[in-house]
Amino acid sequence: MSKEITSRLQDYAQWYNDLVIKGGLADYSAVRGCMVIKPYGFTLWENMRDQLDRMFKDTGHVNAYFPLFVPKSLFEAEEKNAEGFAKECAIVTHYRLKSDPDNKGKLIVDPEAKLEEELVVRPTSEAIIWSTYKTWIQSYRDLPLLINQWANVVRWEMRTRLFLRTTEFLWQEGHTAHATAQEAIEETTRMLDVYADFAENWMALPVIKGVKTASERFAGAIDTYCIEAMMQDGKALQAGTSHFLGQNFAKAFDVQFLNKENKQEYVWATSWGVSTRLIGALVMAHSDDDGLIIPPKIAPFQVVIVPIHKGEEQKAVIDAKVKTLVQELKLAGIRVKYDDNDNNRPGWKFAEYEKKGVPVRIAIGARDIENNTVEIARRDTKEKVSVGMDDLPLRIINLLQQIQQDMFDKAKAYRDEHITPANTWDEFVRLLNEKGGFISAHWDGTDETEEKIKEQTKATIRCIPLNGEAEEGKCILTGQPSKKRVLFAQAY
RNA sequence: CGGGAGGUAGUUCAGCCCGGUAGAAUACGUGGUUUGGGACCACGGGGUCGCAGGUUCGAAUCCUGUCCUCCCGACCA
Repeated sequence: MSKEITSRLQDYAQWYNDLVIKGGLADYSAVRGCMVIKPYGFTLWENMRDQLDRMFKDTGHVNAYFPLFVPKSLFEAEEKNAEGFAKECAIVTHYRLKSDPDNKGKLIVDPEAKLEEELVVRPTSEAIIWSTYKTWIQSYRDLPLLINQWANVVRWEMRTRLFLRTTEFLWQEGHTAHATAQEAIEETTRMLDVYADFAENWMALPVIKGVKTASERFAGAIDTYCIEAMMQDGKALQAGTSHFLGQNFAKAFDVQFLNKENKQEYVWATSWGVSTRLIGALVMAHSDDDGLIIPPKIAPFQVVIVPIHKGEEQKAVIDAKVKTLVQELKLAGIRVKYDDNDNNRPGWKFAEYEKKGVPVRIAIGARDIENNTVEIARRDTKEKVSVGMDDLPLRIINLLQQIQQDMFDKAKAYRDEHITPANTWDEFVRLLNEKGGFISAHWDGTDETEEKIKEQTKATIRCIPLNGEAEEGKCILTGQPSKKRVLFAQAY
């Protein structure tokens, strides 16, 4: 048991905070609701970002960058979108400070420097991007337009949590324009598939693909598709969204193209995004009371090597051996760190790297040199084995793959155990209180019922699963007929 | 915005009630002994006690004001 980390059982929220802070991912900052992403956390993000970026490019997208600021008049053009985000916008009203005449050394906002038109700090970029697309799109030959941007956005949330909900966060947002609704819908689901692929195969995070109900839909979208993940406390977390925007933004920004028949048509749009929130999902899905557990494919370090030696002579022998090993491992494409820092003893390092979630630890001491072995320890299972040094890279590659797979299987088993059908209201309430997780239940399809259920249980409809089968049933609350089960859960 | 906790060394905190030379642990630096699960000894550097007023011979401590952060809830990715 770690000396520093609160156990999940004792205080789940504190456990999460401890992991983020003490695992070295991020720090609180001087700015309310904003965090500093530390190098270890940022390397993790870079690894995730780089892989997602490859996947976007493999599906035909290119990157661009649009401004941080959105003139208010553009922001309000798409009414629903503007309304949805209005109450969480930061707004720039002035462009200059000046010395405070009454308070030496202090600055005040210069009232002379008020902007003619306020600038909204983007909470999302549809407005600025679609105002630009208007000038880029004339003909069906300009379509599809498949653009992604990596950016920061600001949403002035009332309550923030490290990674899960910060005032400023990093994300990517894809914004595409298409000639037909069909194409746009295909794009929407294609990107949902990319997200699910990434979550499952890179983050070892099993997700459920689904579509949001009207009340949970992105402001300005026709349909919002999502991937939903399950955390260890039985609460759901939305890990990514892909929106079919119809012609809403094209109409708001008057983006038309000439089709093959020489007729003007509004273009069809999608947008899709994932954010640094994924890191929160990763932390909460996999880690334990000793610290983070990071899946090998995206771990900043996949392997850490710790030397154990008595005296400088032994150290020199170990150093020489490790130097070769590191070279071999790097050549095999493994991200490896050799920690020969003399300040800390091996035991301290073991605990430290467990806290940081490094998937594999290799310990090498005099005993190993003598026997031509190393000790390999897995972070996820804590298993330790002593193995021969020969073929180490291959062995490590296989082990990393195994860990990646085992982490996914474990998370999936947990997730699957926490999808429970409920057929009566009593059962529904009892499951939510006693077990948590996703509750699969019938719903009559109305906003009112959804809202009532939320008021009474705090559970919301996370999604209507895409793979759900048609089934006649009765709404859990109203008894009205329903044709398909939906997934309820309390969510982050 | 409501409720709670808090701001003193890099970090975690004690000291405040009852005013009188700013402390501990840990981290850091140097030297030495160590190293198979969070080592130890010696010496050393480091703090305008969140900020601004006030009371007082004297304020980290008492009073007033103010700023900020974290946690819980309502809002949300």
